[in-house]
Amino acid sequence: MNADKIPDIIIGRLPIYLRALQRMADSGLRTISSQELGEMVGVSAAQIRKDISQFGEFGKQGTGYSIAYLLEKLREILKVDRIWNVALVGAGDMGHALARYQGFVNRGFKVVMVFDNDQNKIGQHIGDFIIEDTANMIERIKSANIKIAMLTVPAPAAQHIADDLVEAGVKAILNYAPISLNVPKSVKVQYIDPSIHLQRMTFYV
Amino acid sequence: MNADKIPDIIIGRLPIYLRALQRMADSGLRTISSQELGEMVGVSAAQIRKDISQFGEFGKQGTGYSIAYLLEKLREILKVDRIWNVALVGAGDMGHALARYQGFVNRGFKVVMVFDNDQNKIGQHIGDFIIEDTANMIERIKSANIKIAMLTVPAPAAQHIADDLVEAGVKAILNYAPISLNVPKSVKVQYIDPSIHLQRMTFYV
DNA sequence: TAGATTGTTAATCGATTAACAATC
DNA sequence: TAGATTGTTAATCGATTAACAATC
Repeated sequence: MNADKIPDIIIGRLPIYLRALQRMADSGLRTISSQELGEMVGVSAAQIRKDISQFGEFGKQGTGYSIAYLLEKLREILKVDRIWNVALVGAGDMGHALARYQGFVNRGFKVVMVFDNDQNKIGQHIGDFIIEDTANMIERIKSANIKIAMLTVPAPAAQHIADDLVEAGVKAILNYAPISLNVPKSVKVQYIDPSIHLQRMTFYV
Repeated sequence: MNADKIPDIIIGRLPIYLRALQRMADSGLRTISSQELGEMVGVSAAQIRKDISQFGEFGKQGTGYSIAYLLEKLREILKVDRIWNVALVGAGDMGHALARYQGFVNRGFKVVMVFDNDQNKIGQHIGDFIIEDTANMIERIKSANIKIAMLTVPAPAAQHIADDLVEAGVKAILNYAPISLNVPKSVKVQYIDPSIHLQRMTFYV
């Protein structure tokens, strides 16, 4: 498998498959066919098979896929067969929710530091952390060798913080600020903006 | 323009354009070319023009697009030239953050009711609201004629609540629960799951 | 063995890009 | 008028689907 050749749109579906398989494993199931998995996540069986076959032959004719084995392989492919330390920037309501979110650790992530530039917040507790000063952010992220950050600052501050994150060596940013970020091609950004998601649906309502 | 003929992928980009234009209008700009808008949001100029031209001729050769006019048209197309009332189900950390979020109202949305099934939470305040019992949810949503809901309940409860929302007449669900929902084709779902978004990036890190 | 389901190929379908006449 | 930029066409590129031999 060559990372450069795998279409981004396929990589985007793998976490969905992974999540569904994780739930099935939890409920005690052992094997699943492309047909069944497809129905569960709303994708055609042919596409499931094509996507998975990019990375190897993980299924068995007549039987389908071993859930445990496919889980293991997908975790390897997506590199979530480990725990990634994550820095959180912005200790507002959304930052608080993410700092306390229980859904990261069994999916491969762990928030390990939280930053804000508000002097009233710095030093306060948030989840298990103490809010740190963004003034020290670059240094702290560099020395902890953190590659992933979540951004929950107001829009006007987001680009500047993103620049700092890039300088600190961060390679993946989950951006909650309602603005498109400008980063080098080597840095990935994913966007979460509830208004954007809602506006994608009102057209059809 | 015929809604049935517009590809979903184009509709998905319009809110991004809208958000960028809104920022530009706020900063006092008057006109913009497809080239400039494209650079801002990371899309080719040809695609910007093609996307917009699905809905009419809104630009001027030699000049580009009037920002105010394009804003107006995009809001019309996406039906966010009004305020949509939104129901929020699940008063956990994420529900609190969304109930207090300031970024909805100038984007076309307003949270107007919040539900939870926890007897300790029901009756308590959250933002400007009092948390209501999910037992009354279907009736309340129906009589308020609400078409949009946000779901921030734990995964095991999500499908059941989604069924209730559909029964109440909701046509668009923004789902924060980490699970794929099964709903009729006439109902739209958008998914926000931070772990999924992070897992789309680790492959490349 | 018979039935089921994969992995893969070829065909179809859809989206993006390049290019340019029209025109502001 | 000269320069700039749209809207649109045709060409290219990429993704999805259908179908089936291979095989568990």
